[in-house]
Amino acid sequence: MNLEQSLRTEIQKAVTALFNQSVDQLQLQPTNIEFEGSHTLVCFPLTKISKKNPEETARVVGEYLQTHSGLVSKFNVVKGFLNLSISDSVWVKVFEAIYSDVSFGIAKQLGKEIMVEYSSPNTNKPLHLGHLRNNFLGYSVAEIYKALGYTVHKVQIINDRGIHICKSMAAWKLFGKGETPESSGLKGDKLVGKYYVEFDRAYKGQCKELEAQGVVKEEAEKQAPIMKLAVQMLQQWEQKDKEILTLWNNMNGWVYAGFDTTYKRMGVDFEKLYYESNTYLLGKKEVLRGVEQGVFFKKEDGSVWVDLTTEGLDQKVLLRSDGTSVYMTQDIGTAILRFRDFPKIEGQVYTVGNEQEYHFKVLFLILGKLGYEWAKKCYHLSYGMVDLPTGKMKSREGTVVDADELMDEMVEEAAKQTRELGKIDEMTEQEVNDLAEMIGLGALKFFLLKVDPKKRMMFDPAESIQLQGHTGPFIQYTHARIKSILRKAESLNINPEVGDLKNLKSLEPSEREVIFKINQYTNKLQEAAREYSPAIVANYAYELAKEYNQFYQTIPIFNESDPAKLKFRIAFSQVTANTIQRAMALLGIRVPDKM
RNA sequence: GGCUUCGUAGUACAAUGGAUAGUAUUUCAGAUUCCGAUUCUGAAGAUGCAGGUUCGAUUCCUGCCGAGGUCACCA
Repeated sequence: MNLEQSLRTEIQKAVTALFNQSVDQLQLQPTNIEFEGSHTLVCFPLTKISKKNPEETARVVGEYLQTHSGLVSKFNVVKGFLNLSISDSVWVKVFEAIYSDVSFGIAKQLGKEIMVEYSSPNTNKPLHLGHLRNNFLGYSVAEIYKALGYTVHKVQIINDRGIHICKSMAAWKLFGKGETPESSGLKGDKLVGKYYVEFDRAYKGQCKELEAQGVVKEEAEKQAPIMKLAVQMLQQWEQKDKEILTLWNNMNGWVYAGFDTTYKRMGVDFEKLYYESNTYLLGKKEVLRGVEQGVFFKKEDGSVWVDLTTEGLDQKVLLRSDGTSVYMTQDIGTAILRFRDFPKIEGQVYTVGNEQEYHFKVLFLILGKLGYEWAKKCYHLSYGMVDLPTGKMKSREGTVVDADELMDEMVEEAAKQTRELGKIDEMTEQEVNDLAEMIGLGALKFFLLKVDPKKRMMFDPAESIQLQGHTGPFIQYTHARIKSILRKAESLNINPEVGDLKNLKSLEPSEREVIFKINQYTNKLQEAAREYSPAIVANYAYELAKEYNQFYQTIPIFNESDPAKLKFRIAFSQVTANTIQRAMALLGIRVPDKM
């Protein structure tokens, strides 16, 4: 049963009966803690049809509901707010419905498909803190849609082409002495990153040298031998030079292997990878088609442009005068290719930082101009930067937080605290390690996901590894504690069944609160999907755990002599643990049975 | 400068136009013969400034102040 829905219907009936008019919008909200009741009807908007003041309106609606509705047991009026108490028997029914539904929170397949793109890093640098937010967000949004019954395709685009990878290649060729991940023991992405840095250093030195010889800056930047080598390599790559292609394949292969290790640890996955080197040609073709159809135009120098001034934007270049493609070109190709590969998807979600908002606005407009209806269903899941207490992350200042290192630190700290406080006596070394991994990554993911994606956020490493308070481990701990209760119940042969709930007559306030929360789960999921915001799920899981802890603290479960109550509390604890586990799984966070 | 996002306790985050603005952390004061104290209870502490719309504004509108982002034949 859907309590919310039923209550709305009853209120509608009351309003119609009392005021001879129906109302389409009812403002129903959770009751503030300081007042009695669980649901509150805001009565100010009703005064228009009730022709009474807000308080009087609330009073008559309340009285009507109390006598005519089986749902409402009590009410009180504060100013224009009608606070309703739902009878315990109704709460028990709500719980019963959830308890007997083995697939609670798991929607039926809708037959709808969407695509979620996330990660999509550059191949010349290792993953950092910003990528963590990206990956966790994209993964979580995909999981949330899955939970609502969508078929979700997780993909990413790999920028494997272009001058940036050639820079690493040039430096490796000059200074690498044949170094490989195997020979150096370095992760592939770290190794390639090292040579990217190496390139930068050598390049700067050469520029300085040239400038000292009297070459002007702009000229020096072009003349520097290592840059010339990189540019030459790019040209050779485009001419499909065999040696260059081999080197390119090798170095990219190292990066991918390194990334795979990191993805695995993050717990994220992809159904299909798209490579820029495979999509930019399609993009080019589409742009030329656009010229033929007159939606784009060519300038005298041969460059191709789109005019978006009527849309309030400006003109954007789509092909350079030499005919080569730009970033936008390949994004056009990639989008189209994806809809060809997965014709049933109704839209795509692009998980990309907010510095590219303008880019995506333009991209979607262009796709629309090319006649693709689905352009309207493309969404840029734009998220804010992650700042450090010291300010922005800047590679130049060496303040970039490496993803692998951060995960190591989090897990290490979790291991330390687990050894101090954990109930790990009976665990094997392997189990303790797995637990630390679960807690460390849980802390990290929760920290990054609890904030509204759209907002810029602060990441304080010292604070993030705190395992108390508004954190993932707090929720994990609550789950472990419930599991402990369930183990005890089992050992005492307390096995509740749905039928047992019939004998339950009344509830404690803290029990009502928890049922109220559990009952919100589906709504929260829908809200999270609509807003593309895992933060809603994260905060929900936290609130649920908090409510349960209050119950836990005030009610000693096994002291209960009434078997109906005892069985209910075990069932109720089971459902809470399951709901916590499900919600956390949507965030990519595992929860332990013991910790 | 144009466009755009954001300013909430010391700090970090919440709040479909609704009540005395929630939570965490910090500080202080409490709770364990009882199921796991990484827990719970209590206290202290905030909407940048000035207007407007509204019965009601953290939320919508305008201006100002402050902080980001973006405006490449870069990605």
